[in-house]
Amino acid sequence: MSELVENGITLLREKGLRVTEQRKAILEVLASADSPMSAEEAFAQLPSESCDLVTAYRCLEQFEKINVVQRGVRENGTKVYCIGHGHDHHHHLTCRNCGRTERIDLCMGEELEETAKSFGFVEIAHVMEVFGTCPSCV
Amino acid sequence: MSELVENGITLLREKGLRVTEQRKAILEVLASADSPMSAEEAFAQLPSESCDLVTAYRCLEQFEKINVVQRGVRENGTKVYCIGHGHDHHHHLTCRNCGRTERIDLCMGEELEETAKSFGFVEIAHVMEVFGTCPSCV
DNA sequence: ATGAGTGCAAATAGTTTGCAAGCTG
DNA sequence: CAGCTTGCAAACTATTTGCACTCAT
Repeated sequence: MSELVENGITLLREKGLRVTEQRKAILEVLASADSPMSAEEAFAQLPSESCDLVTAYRCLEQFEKINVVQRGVRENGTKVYCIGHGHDHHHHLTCRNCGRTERIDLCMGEELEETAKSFGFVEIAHVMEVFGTCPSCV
Repeated sequence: MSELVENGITLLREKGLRVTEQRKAILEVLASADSPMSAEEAFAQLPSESCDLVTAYRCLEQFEKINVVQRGVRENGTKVYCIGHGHDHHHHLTCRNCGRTERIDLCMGEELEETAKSFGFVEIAHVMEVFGTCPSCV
């Protein structure tokens, strides 16, 4: 079991959430993925019938609340999740044709936080996704 | 009629798209809004029955293609549009409770473009939305 | 007049909710 | 064994599509 999964499980325990087979399976899928995936995509990768699609949605929602996963949005509005958030905040560059994804470490989180706070806003979060057409799809 | 609307109309003509009452009405609504709005929200602001909701969706899609409007995504995935893009690229800070919106001029578009190009990607676009809880909603 | 644009109905995609039954701590 | 979780069905929200009709150019 990958370290990412173990960290996730630990966090679940710490937050008083239960560790079920379904949750472990979903964490495994996220851990082995190399790009953010939607609830449906994660579900599709699960060992046959590990759990219901609805459960996948519910688990991802919980995971996000306790920061086990980070949530993003695709160009079309679909929500996507990737494991390992925490101190590893980053973004993605996605090919709008084939879906190929590259990690981007650029982030202006601090500046945004500062600006938002100057407006009196708190609990700042941001979503950023970069899209383009990759070399193989041009 | 606001300048923003006139610009939009001009662009429609230039691109060979037709200028209809519905399109003008939608542009008017966008021009009078002070924050990005979804297709449904724009539709709700239209003078009673100016057009169908489907038409609003279709027009906004066209507007985006010719850059008359800029598209963003809400935290929940809803697509939102605001007029006046062009050389006026910017982002928004939105209160996740009351929807209050502030304009943010921070943007790392160039760095993103550069990074994306180093991966061989072209036609780079990005979506960024900042969320928080505003002073009145804390 | 001709094809872009529109309205209406219906289909989709993605996600959420209600409720009874099951499993974790 | 209490109540968090799950599964199944069904509701929902946001958006898209098919098709005949209309209107801008």
